[in-house]
Amino acid sequence: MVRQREFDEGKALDAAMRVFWEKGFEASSLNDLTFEMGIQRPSLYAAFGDKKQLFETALRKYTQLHASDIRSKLQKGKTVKESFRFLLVGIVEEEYAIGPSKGCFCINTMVELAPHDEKFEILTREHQMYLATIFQEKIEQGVHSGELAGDTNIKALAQGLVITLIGLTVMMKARPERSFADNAIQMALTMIK
Amino acid sequence: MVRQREFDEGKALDAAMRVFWEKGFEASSLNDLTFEMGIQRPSLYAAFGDKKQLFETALRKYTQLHASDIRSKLQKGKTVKESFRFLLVGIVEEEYAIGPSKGCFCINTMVELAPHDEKFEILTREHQMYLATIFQEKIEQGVHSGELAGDTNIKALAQGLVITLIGLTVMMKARPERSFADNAIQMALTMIK
DNA sequence: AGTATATTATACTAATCAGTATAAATTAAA
DNA sequence: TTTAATTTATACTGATTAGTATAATATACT
Repeated sequence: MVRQREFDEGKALDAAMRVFWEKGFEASSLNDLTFEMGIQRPSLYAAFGDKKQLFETALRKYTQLHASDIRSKLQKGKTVKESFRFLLVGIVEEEYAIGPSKGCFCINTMVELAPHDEKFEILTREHQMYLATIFQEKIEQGVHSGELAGDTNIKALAQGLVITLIGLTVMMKARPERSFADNAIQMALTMIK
Repeated sequence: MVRQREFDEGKALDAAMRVFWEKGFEASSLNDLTFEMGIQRPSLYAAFGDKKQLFETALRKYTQLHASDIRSKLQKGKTVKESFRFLLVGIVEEEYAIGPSKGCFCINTMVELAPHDEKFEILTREHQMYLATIFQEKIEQGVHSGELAGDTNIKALAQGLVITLIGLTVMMKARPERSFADNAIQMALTMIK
């Protein structure tokens, strides 16, 4: 055995993730990918398979990072309600920050590929359901601590908040006035009581 | 002057709208378009300009149809709350009906093009804002009739419901269990009181 | 009927696409 | 140092892309 791989597979995958995240599957060319990944075409195929396999690998990495990101962001509030407020406001502020927003790679994929490719329908659905369970755990904390009403429909509330998160993320791509996002968040938080 | 156009421009545009709606901008080829529109390539360019201009024309037509569709669907309930329930449940049921769902052409465009093309950022934002004003009018009816609380933040509620509509529409592309959608709708409707 | 004009259909362009064959370069083991 | 194995880089493939030039066709007006 000889000649170790010259490039860092993890970093190359991160670069591919960013390209697909920003441009989507169709609009990302192999030239875009190899350029950003800093590797040649045959190296890409040897390490990651074809374009769609690379996309899937990149998306799977994204969903893992995204889930843990959501998890940690939900720890930032003193109360459950405040935690969700921080999470949603954070989405909005990221989008108004410098540069064009990429939104959420998983949501982008739900729109572009899920309707035409069952594999991505399943992968994206399962990620959203996983986010719902993360939300659910947080809400349970609030119910047990007495912050939230004992008759709270925990699962329904979690799923409702996932829909809010998706809707807000997509709406931000059209860069609405700040008040639009703030109002929507304010109303969504009234679901928590 | 001579030789009238052989094809119906309106029907050709409808066909183009369906293609772009289903596949998005990048994944729709001129062969797809001319085939579905039933016209030849030069006829398309003569009548609608290039691919992007055709896309924009198709999207503008869609937003008009969509707005009036939403308007009429909001008339179906006895109360304001019931009207919004019907609207949201209708979205869900359309997606579970036969065939793969296309979702909303405008939302698809928000995800695919708005972040990279200011024209579509504006066009899609304005459509969502227009939907919010339609919602607002409906909510005002409820406040005036006494169905809804007098201190209802009408604009915020309307914008919150737009976010719910977007989130639900996108989530349906991943075909979640029916209960997911139903729960989310149930929670969203608690914003109306 | 003849002519001018607009719309068709065919066929082409140059560029780009995803994917691969080939060969040079590199390195660990013998 | 030689050999074998693996990854590089270059260059190519055939297909497809958006867009257009050309020529045939059809029609309203003179």
